[in-house]
Amino acid sequence: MASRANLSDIAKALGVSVATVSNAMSGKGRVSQELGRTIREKAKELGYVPSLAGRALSTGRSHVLGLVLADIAHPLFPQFAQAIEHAASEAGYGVLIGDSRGDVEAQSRAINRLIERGADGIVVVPRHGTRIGDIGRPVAVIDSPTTPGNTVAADHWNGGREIGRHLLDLGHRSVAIIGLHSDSNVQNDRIGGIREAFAGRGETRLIWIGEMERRHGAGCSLGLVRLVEEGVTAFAAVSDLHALRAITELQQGGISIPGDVSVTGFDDLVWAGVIAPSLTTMRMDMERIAEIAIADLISQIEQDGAGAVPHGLKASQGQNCIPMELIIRQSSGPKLGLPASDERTPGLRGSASPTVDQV
Amino acid sequence: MASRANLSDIAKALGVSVATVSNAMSGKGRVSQELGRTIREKAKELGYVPSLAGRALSTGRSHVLGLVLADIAHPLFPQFAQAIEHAASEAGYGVLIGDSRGDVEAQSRAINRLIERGADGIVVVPRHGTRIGDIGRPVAVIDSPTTPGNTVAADHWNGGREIGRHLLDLGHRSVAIIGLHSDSNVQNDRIGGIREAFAGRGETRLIWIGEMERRHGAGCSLGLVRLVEEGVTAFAAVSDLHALRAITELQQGGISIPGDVSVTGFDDLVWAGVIAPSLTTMRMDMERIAEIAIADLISQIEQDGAGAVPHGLKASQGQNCIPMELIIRQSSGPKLGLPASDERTPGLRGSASPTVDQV
DNA sequence: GCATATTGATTAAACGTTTAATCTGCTTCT
DNA sequence: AGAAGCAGATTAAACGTTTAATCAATATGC
Repeated sequence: MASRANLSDIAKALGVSVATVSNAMSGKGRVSQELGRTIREKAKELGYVPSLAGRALSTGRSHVLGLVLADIAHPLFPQFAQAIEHAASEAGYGVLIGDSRGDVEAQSRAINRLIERGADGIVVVPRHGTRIGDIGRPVAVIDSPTTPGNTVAADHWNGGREIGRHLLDLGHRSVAIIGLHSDSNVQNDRIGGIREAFAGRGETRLIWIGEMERRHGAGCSLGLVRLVEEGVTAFAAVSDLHALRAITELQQGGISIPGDVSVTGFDDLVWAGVIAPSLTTMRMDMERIAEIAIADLISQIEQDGAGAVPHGLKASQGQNCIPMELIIRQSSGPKLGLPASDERTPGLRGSASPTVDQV
Repeated sequence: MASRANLSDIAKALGVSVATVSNAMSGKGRVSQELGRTIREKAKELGYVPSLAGRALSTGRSHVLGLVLADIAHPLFPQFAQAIEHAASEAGYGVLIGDSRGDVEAQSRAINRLIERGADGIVVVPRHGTRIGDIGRPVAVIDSPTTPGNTVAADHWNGGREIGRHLLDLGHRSVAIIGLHSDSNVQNDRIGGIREAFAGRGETRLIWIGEMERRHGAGCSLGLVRLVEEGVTAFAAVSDLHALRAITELQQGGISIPGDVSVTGFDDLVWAGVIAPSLTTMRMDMERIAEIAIADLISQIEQDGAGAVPHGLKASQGQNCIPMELIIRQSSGPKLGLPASDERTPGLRGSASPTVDQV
């Protein structure tokens, strides 16, 4: 097996020209049924695998996409990477990863590296507070639906609203929302949704972990026990990561979950189902998000040159806001002292069709 | 800006041949200092970026490596990906990701896809219980030092021993080790190390989560409170994931950590530092592991063809076992009822130089 | 002063694919 | 029967790089 068979090997073996073989394989030119079959058989026999490099050089398309996450170390990265890789692979594309190590300015460097490597397009999940400028090549941005230039994203706002409704449903009237950075579009959407649900029905207060840590050091106590004493009965974190922090801090403080207070998260990270109590959370439909992002990217790539569509206007406008799914587990329960199914907020149930894990 | 400048653009602009430009850029052939500088200046001026496709076609090297993790959704994946990407990028390589969705058989399919995509070599973190056969191209396997064919890995065994010593140091004499699958080399190494440390100094018992879940369903209680009643004072999980499960289950059961019992993990996952209590754990030196894996891979790639080194025997034999680092946080403390610094196991301290997080 | 290295450059082929343009027989129409 | 059309193939150029082989001119050795 001297390296790999190529088109000309097949051509030589059959006494035809390379062009004919190429046409037969791609089904593009004019080749007789008969000869076409013969060629494809021979190709399989010789174990022919097209050279991506040759094709790339000839067509100017590498059939490789770049994936840039602001911070590759983010616990959500695996889900993203898996979904994107799958969608891209289905479409015949490979996925090259780029890392910016959380650094704002390194983000664009990472993007550039990928472009220099020949990526036909880039999927970006930008760092909070940054925007992606024109990089001269197709981009799909996954941030939040309210972000200008966003391609596709989960409906974080509605997700927040469903979490809010879920807690209201359980009788909670005072919730503390836990966020990290106030410049994250995603977090602000989620928070906005929760607040909208609570508007006129209960009170919300807001905790920014980032700010607290700047004052009291990383890993500091969030003072949640104190909040419980002040009457807060539910904590809605904008990420499972913060929900986890809340749960452990509360448990350590002797507060029972969901007996005394409820805690909810966002994202359904891998461990959400196995902690005690397992975490009620809101899950993005990564598969669909990835599919749409990739589809958009590919349509941009293929139009490119011919269509001359201005990069600002996206093809698949409108269907870019993907519903989230409420996953009810053990960490959320009826407000303390509430009769089993009483005082529920009427008319709110039913908008979501939540998944309930068996325990 | 009509697409991108290439070698012949530069050549034309300067009235020299493409070959000379190529030589000047790569510093390989014979070019005068003078002309070399001129060419490089012109290249910069025109914003020249070499075409990887052209180069790949000519040299037969894509300068792309594949990264295959058994399960891309594993929480350790971000760390791996980040480290590998960094090391590869430093060496001038891009990283293509492949996913096998945890499926055993899909693992080899993923590897093949990457090879067909032209990856010059593959980094594999195999699924527990699988081995990587000869795939006809350079591979670096990151599993455990005791795995045959392994290229580089953390010293899981010694890591286990240090965890064991740490717990012994704190006065614990009865530890429950928590693992997931009994066919994981990594886990078995870690467990072996812990047991070695405890041999003759205390008793260990073993819990396989995988087995329990097969019997009682996913997310079931591990019955840890019961073990505490039986006299276990410390839990050593072989992954932070399981440590987290243990901590929350114990906390929910009203057991104080580290007051009543200690809990330790492995891997230092992102959230290990921010839960309450923060988690004492053992960290791999991903940077070094990645560096060595990449270096090994590249040396294989470059020897290939010339050296004709049998793929089984690795170049960098010996230095492939990277020490782990003990990170002492809040979740481990002296055994209940033990005077502050008494009854410590003598002669054990000092073998490790642990990092202690400030709180 | 003539053969020989050495330096600095050029030429040309090669990598594997795609694709527009061309060529050769055949069929079909008038 | 001659022109036109068409199916089925081939030719040849192009993509951008690398690299072995070659060549001209200058420096070195005796």
